[in-house]
Amino acid sequence: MIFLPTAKTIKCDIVINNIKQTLKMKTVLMVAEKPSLAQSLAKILSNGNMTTKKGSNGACSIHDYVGKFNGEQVHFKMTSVCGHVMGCDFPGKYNNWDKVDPVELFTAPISKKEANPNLHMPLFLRKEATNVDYLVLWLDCDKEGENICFEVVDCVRSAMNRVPGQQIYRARFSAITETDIKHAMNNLVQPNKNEALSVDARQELDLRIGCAFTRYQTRFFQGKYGDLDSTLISYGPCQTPTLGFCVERHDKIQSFKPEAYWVINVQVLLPNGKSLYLDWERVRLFDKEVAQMFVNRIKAGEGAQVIETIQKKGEKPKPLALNTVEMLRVASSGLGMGPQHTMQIAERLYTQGYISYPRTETNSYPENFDLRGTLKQQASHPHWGKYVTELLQNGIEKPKKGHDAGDHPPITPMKSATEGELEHDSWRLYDYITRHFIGTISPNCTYMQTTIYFEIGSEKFSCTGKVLIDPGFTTIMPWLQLGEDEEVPTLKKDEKLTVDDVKLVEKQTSPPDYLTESELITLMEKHGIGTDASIPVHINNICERNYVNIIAGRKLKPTALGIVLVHGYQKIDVDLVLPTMRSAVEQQLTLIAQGKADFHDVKQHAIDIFHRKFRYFVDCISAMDELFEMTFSSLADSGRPLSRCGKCRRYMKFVQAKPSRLYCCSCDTTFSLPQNGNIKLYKELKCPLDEFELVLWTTGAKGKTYPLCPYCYNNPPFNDMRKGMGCNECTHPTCSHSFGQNGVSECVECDNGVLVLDLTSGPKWRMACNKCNVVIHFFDGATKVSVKEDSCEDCGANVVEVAFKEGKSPLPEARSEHTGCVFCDAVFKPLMEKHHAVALRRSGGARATRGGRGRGRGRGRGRGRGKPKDKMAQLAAYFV
DNA sequence: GCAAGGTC
Repeated sequence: MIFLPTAKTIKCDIVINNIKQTLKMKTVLMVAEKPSLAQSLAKILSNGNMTTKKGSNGACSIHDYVGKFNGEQVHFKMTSVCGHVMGCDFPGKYNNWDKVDPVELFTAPISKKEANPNLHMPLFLRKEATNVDYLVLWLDCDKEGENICFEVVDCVRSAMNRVPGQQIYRARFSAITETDIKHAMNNLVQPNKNEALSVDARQELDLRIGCAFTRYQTRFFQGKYGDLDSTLISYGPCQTPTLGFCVERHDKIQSFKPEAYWVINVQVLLPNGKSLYLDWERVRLFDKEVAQMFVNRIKAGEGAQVIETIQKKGEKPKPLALNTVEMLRVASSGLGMGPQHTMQIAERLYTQGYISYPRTETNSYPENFDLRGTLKQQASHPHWGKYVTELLQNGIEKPKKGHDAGDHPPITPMKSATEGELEHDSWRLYDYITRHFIGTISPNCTYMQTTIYFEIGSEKFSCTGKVLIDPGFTTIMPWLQLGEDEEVPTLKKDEKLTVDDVKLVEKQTSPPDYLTESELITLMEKHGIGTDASIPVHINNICERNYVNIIAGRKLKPTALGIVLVHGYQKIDVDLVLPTMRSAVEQQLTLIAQGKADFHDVKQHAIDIFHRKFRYFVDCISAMDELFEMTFSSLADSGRPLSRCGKCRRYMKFVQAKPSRLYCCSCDTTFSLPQNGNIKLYKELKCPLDEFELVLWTTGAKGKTYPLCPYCYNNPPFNDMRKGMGCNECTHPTCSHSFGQNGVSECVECDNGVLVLDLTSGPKWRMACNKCNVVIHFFDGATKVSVKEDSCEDCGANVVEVAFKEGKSPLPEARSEHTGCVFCDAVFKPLMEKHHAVALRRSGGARATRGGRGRGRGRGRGRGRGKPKDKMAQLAAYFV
């Protein structure tokens, strides 16, 4: 999207440029980590006197104002990035799973690429940095932010003006408050290269380790089993320990052996004739004989004697201010909403201005936070307005002091909203966030707790009751209310009561339940697995990969696949699944950040360790495979016969479980298929190239359907054709579709061949011969190329139509469309380029290939020739 | 087609 300057922004630009010209003002570019922060910072630093315009990339804004910098009047431009500008990946050739051994990924080069190509962030930054004299980096003050600082510097440095002295500065702030931000502006420092490097190291490690293990185990297990039900058997330093937690609980449940224990139920008779149940001080015993002995003692005793009554005031404390992780926990356990879903909703509420920034670790309000103002906005709310008004009248309570991570203030409502104006789940989350906020500045809940202690035959018993004094915050957070008042009788010290009933009751210990999502979040946070922003992603990953299922009550139950994976790691190398592994690596990285260790040394050391671990894992994979064998069916035992193999002519099996594929048992070969659709046999037709029976792929929603050859789909017959490419109907480059619709002419290179337009080859359009492998490239960059029914009067070839975007056309006079013959047309000819052959056009002219093109042509001529040189040459034999 | 980390 391109944002055109409005009258206001143009006016503002003119004004600023005029001022700058008159005063020869210098310009300071300032960059924050996200657009929302750029706005907050600019508002504070300009004291509200700024003008705002949209950036050229459509995502970021630029806030302009005039102020003092290093004692001189300057023009400030505050803008932002959107998180990381760059990401890292392997160069293209390493991304071919067929050609690269995963172990190479530990030594393969790594290159930087744009994190989000749609945002054109480097271009945007360079543009904004042009003619700028100084740069001030306002990235978040953590290691990632420090890393982004250098990404920004790399983009802008060459575009900036050259002025003497220091040009690049870093602002260090710990809260988004006026005091802190202005202090940071007046005390600029330098970006910390070591912290940035520690992130570079982490990125590289995660990439190498994650990709190597994921590719290896995906290939290994998918090549053997037909019912894994997951397209990807991924491994990751965060997702795998996350799965580990879920399987650990599963193992506890499985290995749990119920144990019998005994409790003594005692009932005494009160003076008013009612009965009172007492709790035994020993709670329970695992030895029946000993428990029976106590029962006998109690029975032999002379009734129950009151030892003492203790009354004390109890408090249930109000909650801490809300941060992301706590919000995710409560949303999961209280609202039944998954973390990913919750974050999506929270982000929408934030962009609509209903709540503050939802990604924060901080659960303590900054000193100057306007608690009353925020509360006042809720004073006339239909659900809690009355409570809020009373709270404002009685005076708000001081909130509890939590942890200030220096990122963003806690999550609070920003304006009042009613149930009607929000969607169902948005309302439920807003309702919770607002009630939580009100709760944090409400009084604690107080109650009176009375405990009466008894002695019966030397055994001690008690009875406890709670009576509410002030519900405090639980009025607004009713799900945290105390239970019903439990009155206890008034009894005097030494008073004696008759023992009404003594029973020995046998019970059994019960197993723990599956981990709740909320408990998992707590465990991840405790072990430093992921961050507030990435925890939902990791949980989502292990669900999507079919390692765990979410069951009732948002509990995580591992699947057979999840269980064998974790047990397999435990057998081969337990480090691979231990949560401590991540923190151990983080510790090493911290040494880089602190400047105590060399970046290359630490990084290489960690890579070497995981390189060795990887090789050991590969050597020992049979140990994990033993578990897979016990749990899953081999490919040979999976699926149902569907279509015939072109090599052995036997039926191949269609394996439906993800990823669906065809498997030939006798050739022991797997053929992948397009996913997310239905596959059935296609009219028992055979591929002309390889005799494999064609299958028909149909997708549900739009009802798209096309036939394909299982062999050609996996082994593209053209040298430079990508896997899965071909005719847009059936992915087969020389199928009957192509002949019917896209045959252009007889081949210019060989006898009997037909040049076929490859409809998927745009924007580098090409034709290819279905026989001799000649490939003709033409019209680089055309938006559309199609074959018409008309034929050229000179040579008989079909007429081709081509279209270019306006301004991108290489056609004469920059026409955007042209129709003509690719062989005879003076316009087309210069735009063609041929591979694998010398002559552009066969002498004697080519004939048009009309109706039933190719099908009957060459019948008999191809037969009896010598052994075909390559696959393409086999066409003559099959086109009969 | 792969990781984890930012963010939209």
